[in-house]
Amino acid sequence: MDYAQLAQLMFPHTEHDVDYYLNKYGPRDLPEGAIVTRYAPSPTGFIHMGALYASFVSRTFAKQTGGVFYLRIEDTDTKRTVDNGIQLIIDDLKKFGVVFDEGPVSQTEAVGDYGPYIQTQRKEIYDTFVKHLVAQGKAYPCFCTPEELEAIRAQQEREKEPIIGYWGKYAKYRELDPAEAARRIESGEPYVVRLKSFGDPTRKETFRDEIKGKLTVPENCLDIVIMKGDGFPTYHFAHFVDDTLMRTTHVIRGDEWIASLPIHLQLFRTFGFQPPKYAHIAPLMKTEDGSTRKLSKRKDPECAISYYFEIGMPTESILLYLATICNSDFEDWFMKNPGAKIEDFTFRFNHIGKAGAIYDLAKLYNISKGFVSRMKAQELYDRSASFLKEYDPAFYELYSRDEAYSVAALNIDREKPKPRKDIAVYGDIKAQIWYLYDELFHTPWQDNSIIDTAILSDYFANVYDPADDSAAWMEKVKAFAPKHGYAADVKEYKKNPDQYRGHFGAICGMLRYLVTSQTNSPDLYSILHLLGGQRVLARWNAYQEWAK
RNA sequence: GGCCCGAUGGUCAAGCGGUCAAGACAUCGCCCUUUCACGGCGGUAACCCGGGUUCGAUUCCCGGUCGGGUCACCA
Repeated sequence: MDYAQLAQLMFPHTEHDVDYYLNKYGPRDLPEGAIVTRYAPSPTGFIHMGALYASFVSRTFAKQTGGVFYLRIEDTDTKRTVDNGIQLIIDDLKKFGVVFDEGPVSQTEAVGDYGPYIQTQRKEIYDTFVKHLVAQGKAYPCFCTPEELEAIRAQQEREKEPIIGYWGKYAKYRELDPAEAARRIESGEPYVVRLKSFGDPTRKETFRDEIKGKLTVPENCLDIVIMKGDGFPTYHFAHFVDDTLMRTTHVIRGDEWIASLPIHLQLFRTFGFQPPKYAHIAPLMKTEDGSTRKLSKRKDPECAISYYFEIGMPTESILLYLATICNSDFEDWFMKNPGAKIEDFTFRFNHIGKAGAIYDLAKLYNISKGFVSRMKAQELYDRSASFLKEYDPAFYELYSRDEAYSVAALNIDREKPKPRKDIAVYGDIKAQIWYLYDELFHTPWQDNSIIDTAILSDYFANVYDPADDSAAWMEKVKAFAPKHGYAADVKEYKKNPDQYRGHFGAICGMLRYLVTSQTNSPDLYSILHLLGGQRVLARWNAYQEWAK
């Protein structure tokens, strides 16, 4: 029995050979310099920030070069598969405008000519490639039990072997006679398939990473598992096969993969294929008690993108922040072109930071405030309404009862050259405008020293006219102020502070406190106007009752 | 522990042998202003350490320190 016969015994069902697939999935017809890349998650249904970041970067580079961005589902570890996981990932990413040119579009459907895009549906392809290797004696079945593997490791550690793992003289099934291997397989003994490594770890090879630049790594000498006991390929092998056949030009992934780069390079070399370009992204970090660590989906709630749905963060804000982390010159460009589309900025690999950036929520909020401030009131209303409907139904009732009123509330100090920037997330809205809803405004005052009842009594009896426009209202307040010892003019007051109890702003403060129970608010006139004379007077009466 | 990567103000970061070492967030002060916010102006604040190379190193090289990653039939 020779290797070819062994391969045939192991994979009797494959219909085609490697060349067949290479021809079937030929080179893509794309413009010069077009980047083909992918997002390749396990179908856990869960997306964390790091993954969103990587997919954002991938899509951005593909799109700005006229290339292709596709989705591939890496479900070879069946333990990680969640029901409906694919759908959840697609739907969540879509909310961020991350959409795919190819790949699954739902749990059961897909588009594109380079599929299937779900790894468990590609088994025959992997079989074909493994078979090819076995037939050439470049891969072999290994019958080691987990206990044996553990024993090897223990021995290596005892002997201070610099390289731990299944290699060289420790690779006990590497030279097993094909006939013996065949016998054990036929008798039903479980096995994995390992690559017969020809690497020499004392030799280093340098490699150019698109982000990290020059990387020096030792050759791989481990006989790594390429096909697991369940017949599915390992990540390494699936990456090699899929990215070859799907004609990926750039593999953009987390830099935790750098350590396995020697394996991947070796796989391509074994087949004589040109490896794709690699761009390894540093992880998002978090500081905690003075030390830094990778943002963790277990420890850090802000790591899960679902967190942002729950607080009502616009997805654009997150994208803007990720763009800022990705290429820091993006921020300068965006400040010069506020409201511009992210796609209009040209990102560069060599501007991506090599070290992991600390994920800064304060910065994210700042960016989000800027984004929300540029929104039209109606748009803010529409978007926040669907958020509130789900996360704050009680407030949503009031909010949606009179849409025009709520939009007007949101429009105070909005849609002007220098809009307010006090809303970062839709969850902030209630705290900003609650006092405009009578149902929420039950004698909320806490401090009876702010309002001078005599002054406001005079004001409401003799000055206040709900029909006044903004300028007239202001003029009347100013004219009224001196009657009670307040300056009608701020500069005048500052010149002679001793001659006044304060300036007319204090009277505005009283009115503000009356109608909002707060000492600060957006434009007072707008609030009074929106409330209307009747409700303002009602609050005045309620206040007097309360202050008794 | 072996191997790999990284290191500029509190944070994100420009820089790519000669700069008074940009900018943004945060912070502080002032101005504008009916309050707040916005905006404007200004302040505090940084090249991890030690050796080289060089007329000259934040920048290039070598050590060290610190930080991160990785050593699975998980991806």
